[in-house]
Amino acid sequence: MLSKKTKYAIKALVALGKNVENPPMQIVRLAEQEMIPRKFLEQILLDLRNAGYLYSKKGAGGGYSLNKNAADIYLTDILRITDGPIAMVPCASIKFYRKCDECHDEKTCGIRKTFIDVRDATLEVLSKTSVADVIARENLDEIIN
Amino acid sequence: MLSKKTKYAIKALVALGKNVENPPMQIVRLAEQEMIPRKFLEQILLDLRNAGYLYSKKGAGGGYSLNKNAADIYLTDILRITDGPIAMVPCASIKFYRKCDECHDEKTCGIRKTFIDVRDATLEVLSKTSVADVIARENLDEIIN
DNA sequence: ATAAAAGTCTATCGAAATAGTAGTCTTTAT
DNA sequence: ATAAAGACTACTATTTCGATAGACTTTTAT
Repeated sequence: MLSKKTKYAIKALVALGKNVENPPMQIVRLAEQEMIPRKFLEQILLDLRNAGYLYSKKGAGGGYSLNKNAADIYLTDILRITDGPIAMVPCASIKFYRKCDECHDEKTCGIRKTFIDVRDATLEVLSKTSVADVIARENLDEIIN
Repeated sequence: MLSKKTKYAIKALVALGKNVENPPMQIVRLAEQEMIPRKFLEQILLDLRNAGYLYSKKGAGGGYSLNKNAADIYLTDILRITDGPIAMVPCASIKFYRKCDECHDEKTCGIRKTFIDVRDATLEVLSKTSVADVIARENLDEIIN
């Protein structure tokens, strides 16, 4: 399961992506609009900002806006910042590899091989879905319904 | 990430699957062989047994064995018993659906749609990989190496 | 009949991770 | 100068996870 932190992060980026016409957006507004606890959101935005995905401006009239094109922010990027590994076992992780404690022989481990396949299947989706894609899917539905 | 419980469950089933020639296998032996805390393993085996995947026999000479063919036990089955949902967000889960607290409109939620795709990609692997497949992959490597 | 070898079941505990809160500091616009 | 914002750090509460404990039941061997 995604942590709430990650879900909030995605929601925030999507909201900021929809708001590109009149930035910046204040934390308080974003928190209210997306039903995210304000102080918690504050920390999350900080992380995303420090990772280079958001631009922030202090003082009156300040707030947050995207620092990259929404089409260039992939869900994998976000997950790795807020949740860490995408793989389901540490020994199958690309960016957060760790040996499994109880593993006898990683080379022949059938579990590892299977979960590398799972990881790749997951990455196939997440590394090709950008914030812009998520927004597009929502707009698509508004037109259909 | 998989819980240790799930990883232990898979390991246990794989070990029991490799042991079909001379069952049953005692918890203590299984625990030692797979480096799993004995009392923790005990609970896990109980769950798998109550779900119908294992057969157990009490008393001297008793122990555990598979209650189904290893080819008929899929990783999805195991994960759902020990970890619950396979989807990364509750609203995308097939067997453990739950509405997301902060969600405004599930019908148009782009995050949900994306994570339904992720779920399907994951299921594509896990619902087609049985305990027998995991064992086969390990044996395959022993031959090659 | 009894002792030993197993699994069964339920309760509990401690540590770590997650979710959220509080408060002080800094920057900027007016 | 002041108000409106974000930056930063520390802390707290809650939940989940991993593990342990112990008393009970069934089965086999002698």
